[in-house]
Amino acid sequence: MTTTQLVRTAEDVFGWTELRPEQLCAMRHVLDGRDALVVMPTGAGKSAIYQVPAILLDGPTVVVSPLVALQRDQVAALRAAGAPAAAAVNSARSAESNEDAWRDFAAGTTEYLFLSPEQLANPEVLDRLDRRRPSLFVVDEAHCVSSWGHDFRPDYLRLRDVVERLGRPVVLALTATASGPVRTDVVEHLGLRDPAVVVAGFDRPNLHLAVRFGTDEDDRTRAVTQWVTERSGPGLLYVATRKDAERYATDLAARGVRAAAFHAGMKAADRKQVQDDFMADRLDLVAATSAFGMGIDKPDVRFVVHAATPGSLDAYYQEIGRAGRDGEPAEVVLFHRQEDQGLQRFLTTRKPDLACAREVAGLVRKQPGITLAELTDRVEHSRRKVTSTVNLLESAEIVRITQDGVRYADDGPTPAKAVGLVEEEAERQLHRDRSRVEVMREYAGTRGCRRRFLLGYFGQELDEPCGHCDRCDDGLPDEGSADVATEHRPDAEVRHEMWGRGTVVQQDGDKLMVLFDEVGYKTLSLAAVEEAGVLSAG
DNA sequence: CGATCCATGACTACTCATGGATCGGTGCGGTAGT
Repeated sequence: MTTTQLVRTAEDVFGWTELRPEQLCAMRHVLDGRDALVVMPTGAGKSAIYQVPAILLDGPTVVVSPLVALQRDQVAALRAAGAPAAAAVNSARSAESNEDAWRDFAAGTTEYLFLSPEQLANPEVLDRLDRRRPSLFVVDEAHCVSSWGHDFRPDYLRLRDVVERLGRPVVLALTATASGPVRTDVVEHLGLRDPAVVVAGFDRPNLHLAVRFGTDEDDRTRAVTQWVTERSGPGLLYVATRKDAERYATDLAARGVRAAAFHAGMKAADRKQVQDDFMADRLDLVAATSAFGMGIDKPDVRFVVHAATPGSLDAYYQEIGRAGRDGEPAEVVLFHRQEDQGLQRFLTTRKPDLACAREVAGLVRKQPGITLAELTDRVEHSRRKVTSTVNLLESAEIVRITQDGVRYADDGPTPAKAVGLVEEEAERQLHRDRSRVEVMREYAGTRGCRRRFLLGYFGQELDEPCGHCDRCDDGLPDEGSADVATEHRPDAEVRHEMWGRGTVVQQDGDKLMVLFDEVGYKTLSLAAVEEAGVLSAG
């Protein structure tokens, strides 16, 4: 299969006369039968990477997409482009139209089929897919594997089994944001084999980055309100709670800003209205929780303000990335308060259901090869609970999931002891999540260039301060990257007396950020590291 | 963990301080009821 064929198909079918080098590179890998992880900003043509090769490969393409609305948009876009047949199967459609879609799929006329991870948990769905042997398995918004799979939508962590079940088609994971650990998570949980990793530059030099510090909540609210009122938008205001979304929308509307709230507690019709109004410039501002954004591709968003600090730099980068997609200047401001950590700590607290874990472990031991569906029937818990319990048992290495169902690990402990191990594993996951909250605080508090910090976290080194953030505006002390010792370069392996093995993320002034396998992100004082010698080369 | 709400109590007629309880984000799918 040649590059010429790719280029010709892109032009003949979709009318694209030009493909970016990264797009072409990723497409080639897919055609060559190699798994790939592609990190590319929204609007840079991620979808093209599966849309074109899908046509050249025999067999249909399955696209896993987290939101029904996204599935709808993608199907509509493919139809509008006059591409081969595309369909989605989900709960928003009638049983009848889903059956129609399956009939077309079985007949071999469907090229692209869009499904949620939850659909893929249904054995019948898998049978239907398997009969047509898909050649390409695409996971869109693949960071969801990492951010949602561990608790919120556990079926994301079962996609690896789905891939096996379908006879291992080529797997292509697509996302707009992925720090090192998130990439590792995606690769591991999707079971990618020797994947090609294609990363398009994700620096957004037109975004001006700044952080403001509030003393108390009223103070911050006033500052945010004033800041927004002085701008004209279109802009986004991210908040932590639904109530805040409503409050800001009301307050700002009273001050003449065309503002509306957006959060998951609103009726679907109202949410759609707000989104449409924002896209059509009938709104200047949307005050939203994290519910707003996926699939939003508005080029002229002039600012993204956070009235509360999100739970991770990954989430933050995703949200600010919605500003200035047209390349024109845009402002990005985080109104930080130390107290935000309280909420984020709460939100990351998930207690594992140990009774459920014990019950499931017991059942698996008694009946090797039991399926997830059978487990769900046998216990008095929701499918979601059972799935996340199995996920936890798997990461604690108590059970294994194979094509022949769930099995107890060969030298696994007794179910009673397993509970303790599950608890420890949950604790480790909690530590990792919490350490990600800490990284946000480091970002807010950094004395160096913010862009350098941000990009450093995503594994991209910036040789010079960016000159386009509040720190640079204030006149940075010159702290070039030259004085970073080799053993503290990003990705260097280190070992800490207490925290064990870790990988250097980046040096920020006189501090060193390290990601430890067991305890997550930690920030160490360089002076202390050198004096006490707690850190050695790994 | 922190903000907020509400009941209670102190002390004095209106208000304020204190403490316990409660709440806080993201979506799928399927089902009940108009």
